[in-house]
Parts: sequence; C-alpha cells; structure tokens
Amino acid sequence: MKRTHNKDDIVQTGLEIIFSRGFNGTGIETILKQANVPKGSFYNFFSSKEEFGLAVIDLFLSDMAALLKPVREDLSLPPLARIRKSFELLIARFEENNCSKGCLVANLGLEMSDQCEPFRHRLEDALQRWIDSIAEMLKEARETGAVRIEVEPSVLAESIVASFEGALLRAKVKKSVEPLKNFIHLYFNVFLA
Amino acid sequence: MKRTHNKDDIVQTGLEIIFSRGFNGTGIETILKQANVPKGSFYNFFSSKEEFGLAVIDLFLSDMAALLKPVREDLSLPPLARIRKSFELLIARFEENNCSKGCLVANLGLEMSDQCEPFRHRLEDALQRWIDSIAEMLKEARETGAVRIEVEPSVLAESIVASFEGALLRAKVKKSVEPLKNFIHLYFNVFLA
DNA sequence: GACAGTTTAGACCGATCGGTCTAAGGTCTG
DNA sequence: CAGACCTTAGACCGATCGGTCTAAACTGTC
Repeated sequence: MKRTHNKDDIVQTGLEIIFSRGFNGTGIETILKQANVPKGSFYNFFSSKEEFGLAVIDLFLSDMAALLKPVREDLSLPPLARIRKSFELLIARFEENNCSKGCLVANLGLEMSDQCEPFRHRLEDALQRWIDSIAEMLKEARETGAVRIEVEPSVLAESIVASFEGALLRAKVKKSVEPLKNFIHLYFNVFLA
Repeated sequence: MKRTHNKDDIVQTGLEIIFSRGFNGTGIETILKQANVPKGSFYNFFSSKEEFGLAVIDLFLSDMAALLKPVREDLSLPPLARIRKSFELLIARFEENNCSKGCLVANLGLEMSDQCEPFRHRLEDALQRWIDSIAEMLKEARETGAVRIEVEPSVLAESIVASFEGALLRAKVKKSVEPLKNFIHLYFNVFLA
C-alpha cells in the first residue's frame, strides 16, 4: 500500500497539541484524531509515545532554528543587536499566540526532566547549544567593545537564556508580555550597556 | 465515625507526588494508595481533582513562606543580604533533592496555565506576592544606598524572580546547581553591585 | 438504647490511557 | 496474473483515569 500518511504531519499535529496541553496531558488518540490518522499507522512510525515525544522536540527545535537563522546570520547587525532581535522575534511570536504555549523546551523541561531521562538529555542538549550560540555572539561583542562587563561570555549567555525563560514563564502565567519587555530593557539597556 | 483520615495528610502526599510527576502525570489513586486513604474519603474532602490541586499549591506556598520567614524577618541583615540569603536557602533545598522537583509554582505554571484558569490565577497571585516582597526589600536597599541602579524596584524584583526561575529550570534540566550559583553571583556581585 | 446524622470504604462507572494484533488492501517482482 | 511482501485500519487489550454511590460503621443526642 502506498504511504498515505505522513510521519511529519503527525509530528506537526503532535507539536501543536503537546505544546498546549503538555506531554502527559495529551493522549495519542487525540493527536491521531486531529491528524486524521488511524492508530495502526502511528505505531508503524514510532515505537512508543516517548519516541514520538522526542520527534516532537526535534521538530520544535528545527522550527526555532529556522525562525532565528536569518537574524543570527545577519552580519550587518552588531552581535549584541542580533541577540536582542532574536529574543524580540520569540517575544513577538509568543504575543501572537495570546501569551500562551511559550517555549516547548521549558514546558517539557519542567514537566518531564524528573520522569524521563531521554527527554532530559535532549532538552539539555538544546539549551546548551542555544547558550553556546549566544556566548559566541557575546564574545564577539566583547571584542568589539560593545560589552564591557567582566563576566565569562558562557556564564552571561546562560544567564540571559535563563532570564528569558523565566520571564516567559512569568508572562505565560500573567498572560502579559510585560515581563518579557522588561527582560529586554533590563539586559540590553541596563546590565549590558 | 471519627475522622480517621486527615485532609492535610492527603494534601501533603499529593504535594510530594505532583511535585515529581506533574499534575496530569499524577493519578488520584496513586496519591491515595501512598497516603493509605480510600477513595471515598478523598471526595469527602475535595469536590474534584482540580480543587485538590489548588490545595496542594496552597500547601506549597505556606511551606515556602515558613522556610523563608526567618530570613525575611532577620532585620540584622541588610535588605539585599536578606534577598540573597533567601534565594540561597531555596538553592540549598533544591540541591538536597538531587536537583529535582524545583519550584512547584513554575512546574504547574508551565504545565497548567493554558489548561486551567483557577490554577493560573492562584499561581499568578503567588508570583506577584513574591515579587512584591522582594520589591519592598529592594526599595529599602535603594534608600540605604546599597542599590544604585536606576530601575524601578518592582521591575527589578520581577527580573530577579524570573532569572531565578529560569536558572532553576536550567538547573533541573542540567541536573546541576551551577546555573543557580551563577545567578547568585551575577545578580548580587555584578548587576546590583 | 433508639434514632439521626455523618464519615468511611471500596466496589463500581464510563471514558480514556498506551499499546497490540490481524485481516484486508495495496505494491512490486517474476 | 501469481505470489511475496508490506502498510493500513481500527477493533481490541488490560490498566488506569476522574468521579459516583451505597451500605456499613461510627458518634452524638435524647
């Protein structure tokens, strides 16, 4: 039989639902119903819900990478402005979603890290790579004198990402982007200026 | 019949389990089994799992308040030191738990905010009160000249809490307290110094 | 000690969970 | 067109979900 169902479609639908309702809060049947895919097909593609979850994380990460790529590679912008703009892009997207969902890495990080090591590792890897990419730009910014603060770029990058994720949590619970605007202001106009 | 089961015991057990496995990841039966309480009793105390969840949040908040109260009221310490020490207390507790669990407000905030408004409101309220108490101390610190940074205390307090929660998320996923140590160092030795 | 009122215990409910299995449907090679 | 091979569809599995219900056990009042 010709493949009538696409693995990627299921993952895409799964991402949307898991993003809203969490991993434990989402049943496979719910996803399959929305994606119009019978259960038999699902287990042809994935050996378990866990494996499926990892695929959902990977899709989210590649979505994010695609969203941020143009900004990260825009060398007409100074490094610090690239960092700032990439966060502003994420904030805009969060606002488009009516201050819901947030960041899948954070959501699953808190929900699943204590329950499932494969999830934890995948998410840890994602965070570390994100931090590294910011540390790289920070290092560049320091060399050009744009950042004068006496802190290791890797430490500073970690703190920026943590502050953003924390502000995103706060924004999601408050249903307001204000904490995120404050994050941008504080880091880019005060702490790093 | 005399009351043989205590409402508070069930909530206590529920807190432990929900803290580890999340709200959707925890079944009522699991809690009741561990607390040695039959199901009938549960629904005498709580009208639904949701109401129970709110009681669990309240217990967590009063646990935290009790933990932090001595530090917050220790007027022998300057205000900034009180803030710092209260975070160090939370970090120590996180480390005792082998870098697991973290903060229930954050866990449920990300898991449940999009699913259940009563949860969101309760958590929003908790975060706001936490921020307010820090803003109060920050204001005091500014009046004594210990903090010279030109930022509204409420904005700064929000940022501190957000950064802590973000660092806690990172620490939980990384299974390391290092991001939390960096948070302390960065805020209290660099940004606010 | 009879009665009213309350709490307990856990069997039970339909729904849904993650996951399996098989018969039917389709493709490919000879 | 025959037969091997693979995918599909969804009925089905036992377990568990949140929640209900009732009969028994107990307490307090007269």
